[in-house]
Amino acid sequence: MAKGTIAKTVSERADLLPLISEVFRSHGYEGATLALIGKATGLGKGSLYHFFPDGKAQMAAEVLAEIDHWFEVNIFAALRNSDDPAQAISDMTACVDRYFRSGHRVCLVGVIALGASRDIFSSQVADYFSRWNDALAQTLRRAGFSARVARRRSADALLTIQGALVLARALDDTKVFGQAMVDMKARLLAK
Amino acid sequence: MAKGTIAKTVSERADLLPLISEVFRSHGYEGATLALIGKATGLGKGSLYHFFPDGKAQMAAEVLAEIDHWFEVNIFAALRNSDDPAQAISDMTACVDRYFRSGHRVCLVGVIALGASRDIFSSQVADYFSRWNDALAQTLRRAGFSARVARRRSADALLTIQGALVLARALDDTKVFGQAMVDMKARLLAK
DNA sequence: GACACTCTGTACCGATCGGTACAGTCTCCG
DNA sequence: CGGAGACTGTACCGATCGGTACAGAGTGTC
Repeated sequence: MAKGTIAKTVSERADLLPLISEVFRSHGYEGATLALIGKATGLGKGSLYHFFPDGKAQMAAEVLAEIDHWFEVNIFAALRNSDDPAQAISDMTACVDRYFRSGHRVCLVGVIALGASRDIFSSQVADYFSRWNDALAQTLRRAGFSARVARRRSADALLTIQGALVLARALDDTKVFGQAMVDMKARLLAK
Repeated sequence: MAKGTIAKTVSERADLLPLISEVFRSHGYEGATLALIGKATGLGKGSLYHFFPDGKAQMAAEVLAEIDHWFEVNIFAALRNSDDPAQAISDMTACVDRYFRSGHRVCLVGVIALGASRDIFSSQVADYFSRWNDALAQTLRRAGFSARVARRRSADALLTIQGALVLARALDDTKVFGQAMVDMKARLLAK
């Protein structure tokens, strides 16, 4: 370290991931530079590479894993375990709306899926969506729908969330997202 | 030019845009490097900057303008002029399916909307979606729906297309896109 | 107090970034 | 046939990219 500098307080790896996550979210994988990540975390490259020896790719992989874990705990599990399908779906909708801050925040998994970096993270991306899809379809089956209808409706819900995020950002109008969430919930349990 | 090299046949600006478009589509704005664009077009920087003196930003702006124009001519106009709403919507669906190659191809406007480059192109992005939204809502009004319902359904259709592209790519399953187009068409004219 | 180890910023690396300069070759028009 | 101007590749430019090396400072643990 250069003379006269003072070592900062020790950073917690767990505190880093959410900060790094936001950089990937708003700049994409290729647009998220180490300089940007350094600025967001307040850490130099030395510290960053101390925590993530494999660099940017490792950071992205761990951010994706953390997001996956958050959804597993807060959404997928509730979907699988609930014995009240209508309530579970209502809870999921509210949770998703909160997570994406009513459309102000973008889905990192979706962003990666659209970009060239999908090739690197394809299994993580596919896994996230298919586990969500399975859990939601399972809930719909419990609500009495056929396997076929359940899977069609759950895929429709997932794609509605992703599309609503794109359109809300494109039109700079978060009302689009809110309306889409209302419509989605209604469609999931219709008839 | 270096000695011994042979000047290529003159390139047409119009032939360039589709090639450049594909580079932006699959790498995003920040990921699309001049080297990639040069490789895709077979042109050196000299030629590229001859056609687009303002560089990468101009290329992206012109690609967006061309896409906008294509949709204007092939989709929006048909929506506005048709006197058979059901046929117009059916045509739109088929046209969209063809354009996005059943989900194999991604929407550049959507990709830009999600990325950091949205700030540069926000007006072009918003304009594209809101003109589509207006044209589709107009068709629905002609089909007898209230202004309120028409606008809600048209936004739903736009977001369904975008979401279906994201999910199809994430799951690497284009059946998701096809099913979404079927559902979208049915929802647009339901009841 | 001395050693081991973690965490830190920074100087530096080769490669590549977007962009400029320019000389050479083409085509067209007189 | 001779210049004008469009079009071309390439050598460069400074800046920044992701990544490495490393020495200094902090925090233990004997």
